Amino acid sequence: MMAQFKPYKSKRSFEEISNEIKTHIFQGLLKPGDKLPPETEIAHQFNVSRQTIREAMRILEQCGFITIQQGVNGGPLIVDTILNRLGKLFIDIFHFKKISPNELTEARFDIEKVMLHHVIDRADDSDLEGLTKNVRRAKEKIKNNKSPFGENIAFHKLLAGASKNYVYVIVIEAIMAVVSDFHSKLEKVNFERSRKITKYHEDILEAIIERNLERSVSLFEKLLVEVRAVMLGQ
Amino acid sequence: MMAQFKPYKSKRSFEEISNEIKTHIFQGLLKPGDKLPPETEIAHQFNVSRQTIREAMRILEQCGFITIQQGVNGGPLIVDTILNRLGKLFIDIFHFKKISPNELTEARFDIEKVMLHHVIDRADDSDLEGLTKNVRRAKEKIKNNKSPFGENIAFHKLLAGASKNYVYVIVIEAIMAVVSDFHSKLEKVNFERSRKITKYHEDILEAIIERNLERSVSLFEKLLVEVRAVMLGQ
DNA sequence: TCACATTTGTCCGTATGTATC
DNA sequence: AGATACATACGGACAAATGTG
Repeated sequence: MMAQFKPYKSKRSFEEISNEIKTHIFQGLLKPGDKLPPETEIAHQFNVSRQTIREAMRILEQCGFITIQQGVNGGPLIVDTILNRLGKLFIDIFHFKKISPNELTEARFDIEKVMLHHVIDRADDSDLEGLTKNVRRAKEKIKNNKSPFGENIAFHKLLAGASKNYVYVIVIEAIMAVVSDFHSKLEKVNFERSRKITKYHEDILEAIIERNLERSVSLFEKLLVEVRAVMLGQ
Repeated sequence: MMAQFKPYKSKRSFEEISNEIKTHIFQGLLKPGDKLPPETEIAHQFNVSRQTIREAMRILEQCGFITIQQGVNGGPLIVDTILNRLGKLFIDIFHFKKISPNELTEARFDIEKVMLHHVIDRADDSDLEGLTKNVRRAKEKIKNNKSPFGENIAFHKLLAGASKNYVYVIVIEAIMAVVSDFHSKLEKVNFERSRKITKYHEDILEAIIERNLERSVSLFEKLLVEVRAVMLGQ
């Protein structure tokens, strides 16, 4: 049987238009910070109706390439919130597929532990400084009896950056979005556990500064125990 | 300074409507295979205009929750193409962030190697059967002088399934989408390398059946060399 | 503070294309 | 082949938001 050539699906103008604009972004002709003309103007340029443009905007918005503001000087603005969108999609997937906290935690730490190899090899002074500041801020929050949750999440994103492999940045960003979403639905957050987690972060950072892979991985194992408990609401 | 409370952004009806429908899907009130009423009917039910519904549909489409068909008995259909959408978004990210094939390959094999631990532990007969069939199909294609590329990609997705951790399924699905996209833009595919890759897959499968972690990981290292070469267009 | 201009958000009516029966 | 049902697309209108003078 011959290959079936599908009609490339897109007979839909709004799809072609959103793809066109995407291409412009990929080629750097449109950069974050640039403004698109108002809907009516875009519609005029593409010679389509405003409705068609609006549907194209919905797609670009959903991809994280534009935000839209009303009013004078408003209109579509090119932005880079694509990792944000990825996080949202991950959250959707986890809801839809009903993935357990245990699965998430297992895979997360698996991945972070192999990532740690690269961090130990490649973290530079700027990375270490960022991590140090992160831990300091977390400890201050604890002193003030506030939850260091935001900082604890950020710690792992900073680690991903220090791996110098952007794929890890993407994957960890997505996973951490799910972790955050999960936590936001927990009734109580055990403060003592949060304190312990920050303490482990401090120790892990120390091990990284010493370029001590073995110790950092072993500390990660201990961290895993705490995080797993938190994820189970204990 | 007091905390700034943003107006939760969504005063936009199409957003609220798409969220409403999403919630129905998450709660299982709408399942893949179910059909939504036509636009006019949905518009009537929500008491909004058709344009508003159309924009909500664009969002749901982009999330991978619905497809839309024209014609009699057409309309919005609940589907589960969310992993597909994730792959597309990953491809966008890789284009946008201009991530190198080397980064992708490094992280990919890091992750697959730790995943392999779980595969060795947890793969059941059905998994092994699926993998066996996959390798058989790939070898047949090679015999017929066809590229086994599709099967080679599928091999890794099957491995992810055999890890019994759905997080790996998601991550590998996303990564493989990027790999496929990358390959589709390569001019020539070195047939000899494809043959070697399939051969390694066969050996890896054998090692998994023997529950031989060490051997399977070491074979993965060799596979990495071949894949890296392909990714560099060599 | 108060208009005013700009731009998105939303509505209605209508016409056209497309797939199914 | 023709009728039906649905999405796609157009044009015009008004409301709501937002920055400017």
